[in-house]
Parts: sequence; C-alpha cells; structure tokens
Amino acid sequence: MPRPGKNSYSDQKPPYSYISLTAMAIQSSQEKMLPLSDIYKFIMDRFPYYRENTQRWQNSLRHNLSFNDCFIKIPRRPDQPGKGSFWALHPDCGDMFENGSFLRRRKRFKLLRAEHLASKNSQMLHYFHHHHHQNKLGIGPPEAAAGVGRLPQFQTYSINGGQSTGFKHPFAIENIIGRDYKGMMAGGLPISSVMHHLGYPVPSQISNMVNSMWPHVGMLESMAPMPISPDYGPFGVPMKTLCHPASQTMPAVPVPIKPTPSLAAVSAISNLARSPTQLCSSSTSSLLGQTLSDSTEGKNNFLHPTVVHS
DNA sequence: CCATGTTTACGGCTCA
DNA sequence: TGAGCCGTAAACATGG
Repeated sequence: MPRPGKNSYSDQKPPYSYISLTAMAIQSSQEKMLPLSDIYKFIMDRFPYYRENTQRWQNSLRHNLSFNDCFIKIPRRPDQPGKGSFWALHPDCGDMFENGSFLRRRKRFKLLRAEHLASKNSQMLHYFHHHHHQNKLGIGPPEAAAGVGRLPQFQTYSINGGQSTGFKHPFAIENIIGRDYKGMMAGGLPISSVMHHLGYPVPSQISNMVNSMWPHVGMLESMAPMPISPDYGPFGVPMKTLCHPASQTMPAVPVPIKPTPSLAAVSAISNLARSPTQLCSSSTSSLLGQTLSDSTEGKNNFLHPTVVHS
C-alpha cells in the first residue's frame, strides 16, 4: 500500500518503452511532431517516475530517436524559432505494438539505405509543401498554433509524395495504444482496477481518451501540465468521462508479449470500426517489406522501406 | 557552455 | 540457447 506522501504507484516506472512514450508524445501533439524538449516535457508532466534521473533517461531517449528509423527528424521552418528539429513518426513504420506490449516490440522498423536517404529529403519537402498552406498562422512551435486550426486529424509525412493516402501512422496512438482487450485481466484484477492503482492509464484507456476527444477537440491543444491523479490520464483528461463504463477492459499492465492472432484480428476490426478511414495495420505497411538482415548498417542499403521480422 | 543528435558498446531480458 | 529488442553509458559532433 502506498502511503500518502510516500512513493505512490504513479512513481513507479510506467510500462512503456521509450519508443512507446515518445510515440505517445508525438501523437498527442496537434501537428504530430514535437521538438525534443517537448517530448521530455510530455513524459515528465505525465509520468512522475521520469522527473528524476533526467540525465539518464533523456540520454536513452535521444539514443532511441536517433537509432530507430521509426522516428524522423523534421527541420524547423524559419518562422519556427527554437532549438533542434521536430521529431515525427515515420508514416510507414507499421504497427510496432501489434501484440499489445509497449515494453518490447515484436519487430522493429528499419529502413533500407536508399529509403533512408530518400526520407531525409522528400519527407521534409513534403512537410514544407504541406504545412505551408495549412498552417499559415504557424509562428512558433506547432503546439502554439495548435489551438486554432482544425487541421485534418492525421497528417502524415509521406515519403512517397502523399501516395500513401488513407494510411495512418500505424503508430497513431490508437494503434499504439488502441486496442480492445475484451475480458482481459491484469494479475487477476480487472485492468481498470490495476490502472487505478498505478495512477496512470494503461494503453487502451489512452486509446479511449484519444478516440473520444479527437473527433472534436485537437488532442492536447496545450502541452500544459495536468495534475496527475488516478482520475486523470496522462493526457490530463478525466478518466471517468473517457473510460468506457462497462465492457471496457484492459490489457495486463506489463502486457505479456504474446502474439495473439485472435486478438490482433479483433483489434484490427475494432480499429476499423472506430475510424474507417484509418485502415492501418502492420500488413499494410509491410506489403512491400522484404526481410533484411538486422545489421546495424542495414539501414543503408536498399530501395524499399521494410520491416524486419524477428 | 549547454542542448541536441549520432554512434558504438555492452549487459539484461524475452521469445522462437 | 541464440537472435533480437531494450536500457544505459559514453564518446563525440554541432549549433545557438
């Protein structure tokens, strides 16, 4: 039992990898991209655990940003002063958390050489092209302008000139976190109960929050810190209003990494039902994918984006 | 100088 | 048990 004043459960390490956390942060922003400092902020605001040892985990996080191809860097426009680039999710990175684990991906997203180079150029080009019209007011970081514009909910930084229409970031929070784990329990407890004890929401809670608010309000229009309490999710949204009352159950909190085909199917369907335009699945993104040796330098060799299967 | 990136290395852990 | 993912440390570069 956590005592008041003492360490509470919410001070414990959240069951998310840095990749998950970063993806959440990015997805939570209106523009689907954030500067490093805002990624830090997102995490620290919502997960007390990360308010300490900042040197350590921030170094790890930067390592993840650079090392993993699922994250792409988008340079600032001249009218977006500030330090460092924006970070976004690679549009083709696939559903890296399809098994429902946010601690460890079943497979990782790795680009091939030429793809890597290509994305470095055309991605940002596309960005410039795209956002210049849509967000003219954009002075300052995207989250500043976020409050006003009702931009299309899903902007992707397409590397193939917008050809991947309809394709959502598989990393979109509802994909990352968005699953219906019907009837699932965590350690013998209903997930909601576990969530409550943890003091931060588990994946599908976030999903519910996202899904319930995205249609109306831009997610996290402000990056303002919100009070952390069992009643609030990491996005500062009251859980009560967002948590589906009954039938909603959650994955075990540190979700066992088990590829469960049936579940995957279910989640695919539910994702579809929930947002028809977002047909996103790992299979979509890995259509062109060919396996590639997982060497570190493998990122620099071929023509197509690919998903390396483990 | 400090924040931001990039890269290498290594040990722990999990899954096939 | 090996392969691969993850977390961490650390060296190094760069730009404001």
